[in-house]
Amino acid sequence: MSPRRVTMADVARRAGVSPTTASLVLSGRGRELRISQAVEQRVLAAADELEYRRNIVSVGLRTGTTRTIGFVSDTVATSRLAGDMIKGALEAARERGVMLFIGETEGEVDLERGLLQAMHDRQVDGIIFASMFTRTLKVPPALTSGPAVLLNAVPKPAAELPSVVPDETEAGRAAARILLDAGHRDGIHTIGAGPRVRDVPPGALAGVERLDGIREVLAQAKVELAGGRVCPDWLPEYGYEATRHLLEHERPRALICLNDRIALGAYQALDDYALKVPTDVSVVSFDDHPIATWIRPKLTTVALPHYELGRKAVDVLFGVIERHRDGAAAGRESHRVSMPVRIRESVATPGA
Amino acid sequence: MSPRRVTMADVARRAGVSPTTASLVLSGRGRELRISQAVEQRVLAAADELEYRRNIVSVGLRTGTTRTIGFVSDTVATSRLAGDMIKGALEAARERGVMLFIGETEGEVDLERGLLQAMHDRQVDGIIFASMFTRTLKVPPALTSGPAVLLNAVPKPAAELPSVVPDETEAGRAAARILLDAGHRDGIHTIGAGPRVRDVPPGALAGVERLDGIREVLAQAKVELAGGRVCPDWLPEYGYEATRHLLEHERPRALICLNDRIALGAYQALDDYALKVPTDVSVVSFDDHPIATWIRPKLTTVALPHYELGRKAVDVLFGVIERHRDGAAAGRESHRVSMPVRIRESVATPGA
DNA sequence: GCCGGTTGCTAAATCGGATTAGCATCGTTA
DNA sequence: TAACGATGCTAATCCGATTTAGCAACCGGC
Repeated sequence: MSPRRVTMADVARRAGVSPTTASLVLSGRGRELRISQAVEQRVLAAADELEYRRNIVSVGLRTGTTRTIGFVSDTVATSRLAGDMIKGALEAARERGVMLFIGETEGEVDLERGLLQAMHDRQVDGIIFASMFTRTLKVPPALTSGPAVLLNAVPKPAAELPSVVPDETEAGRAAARILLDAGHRDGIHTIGAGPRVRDVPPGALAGVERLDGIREVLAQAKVELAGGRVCPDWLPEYGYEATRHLLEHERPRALICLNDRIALGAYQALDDYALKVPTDVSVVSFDDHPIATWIRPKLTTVALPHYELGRKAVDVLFGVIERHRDGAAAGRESHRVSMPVRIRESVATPGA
Repeated sequence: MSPRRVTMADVARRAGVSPTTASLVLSGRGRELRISQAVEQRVLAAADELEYRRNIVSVGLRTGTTRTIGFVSDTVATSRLAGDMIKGALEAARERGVMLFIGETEGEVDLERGLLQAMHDRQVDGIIFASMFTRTLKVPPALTSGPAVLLNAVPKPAAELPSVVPDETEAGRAAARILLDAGHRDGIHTIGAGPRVRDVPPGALAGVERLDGIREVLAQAKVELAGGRVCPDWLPEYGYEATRHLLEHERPRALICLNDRIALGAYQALDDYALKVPTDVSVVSFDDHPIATWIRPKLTTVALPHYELGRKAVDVLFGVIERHRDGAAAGRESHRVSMPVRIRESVATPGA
């Protein structure tokens, strides 16, 4: 069957030294502990010839560090968007020689606790606790027993945990500026939330902050939102209905859709009324979902930087891990990742 | 800081027994090794009070099994489709009390080798090696040193490895039957591949098999494909172009798009020619990408069972692991997972 | 020639469990 | 009553590394 793995003892034997010496050399502490060049070379050569690889399980037992982190989310794996979040985390982890456990809680407390325990049972060095959409969440107790970071979520007041979140407010500002820069002043409607700050689907922190940013920039330019429609969920069908309702009453000049799937619905409704994007109506949106480039005309949108969020979470987590090693506690800093604008074809200067 | 974890020694001390006894009881072998009821209860109670949890790293070192499996793919996280594959694997793993490592190779051999090594260094019990789209692949040597399963891919002849793949041929048959059942006989075109079996984008096993199934069923009904167009890649823009080219020359009655993104492009092209789906042209497709329910009319498609594929891969892997424990080698059986039909609104009986 | 300080390496303990071999104690049986 | 098997538990070893303490050998100085 599969031949036994090469152990450090094998390497030591081959190099004619003690396991201690082999360990010293292979862990790079040979210099420091006065192992001669000659012996060091012999050990290295032996390790090389035998294709020795450290057994991380063993190291984990002895030192307590497994070069492994956990990535727990409510349902990240499912959503294409969040896939990039994992991808970013994965690459940042790889660069540090760390492996990633993943798990989904489906929002169930029992699963959540079980997962966190299972990860701690495997001595993970830290945990990234991610949410699929930006929101405020209650930090599970099992998360506080080791280094951890919140991703795409901020902790309820009680908890002391760093977090990494997209800069949604700035994204809102950017979306509004796109329309202002194109010359829009009137007939600007929001679809998905608004027009008032409290008109958002429940739990959607992103909605609140995007709207905040939008209103801030418009206010500065002395422009007022012509209206807005809340959607119970940010899906194409609701975007479609909201936009149809709007079109029954007025003729907007620009739509700020709260995400791309809503924008898809809006496109369909505009098409029903034979209104052309962007000549008749400009559309800006958020997320940069893949469909943004598939629909025609291609959608101008402010991208959720999922990949960057994932990377950043790993970076921040390693900061926490280091401080933890030194006996320091983690703060509750919130790291904001900026959301890049993707200018495409759905915005134009309003006609006369 | 974080209080030291409770160890078995703590439990033993509290119960007033030796660590050996505690281990016996806690690993469920107390009965078998004649530990009295009374002592068993004491140990169990002590473990309960102290909230003892086994340190899996330690168990892993001693027994060589870590209750952990690896999920390696070329680029799963990126594709929304594959997210469900991970989700299925994740749930099946959870049901068995096993954790999942994930990693992406980006198709690079170096990364791939590094990842597989990193997983073996952590003593994974087995590895699922997944591909984003169904294809034939060369099995990396590092994969053969322990239990492994190919997911959404079949091994090149040389390798002995079980695989789990969607039943693409049957899916092709199903797609053809949908059209036949609706009464279509003439003007059936394929978009993305075909009309001949060898007309497929390179490496796309799915294309070959889908086409195979389509042609088989049509042939049985004595119906011939009116034509087909290959697309260099299965993306909306190519589907759009291929369909436009087709429409320049003929007026098809039904389109079999080789996947949903191509179908999206086809919808757009049909729209350009003011052809209505399904009254003028019926459309069937493959994959059941989320967009299939977003476009209007909703797309009838044969779904890639990603979730089931993920689950199945874990099941098969555990079979291999068990056989491996018993000293048996794994075969190269190919497990086919059936692709369910999603009847929606894009197929109708052809008008006169 | 003895002492103190380097230099270069190794023995042994440790991490947290699993496992094997074995040691008392008790009840039977011849 | 001595031998024997069953019963109930524990000592000791092992998994594969890291780490602490310590041991020889050699060097120079007085």
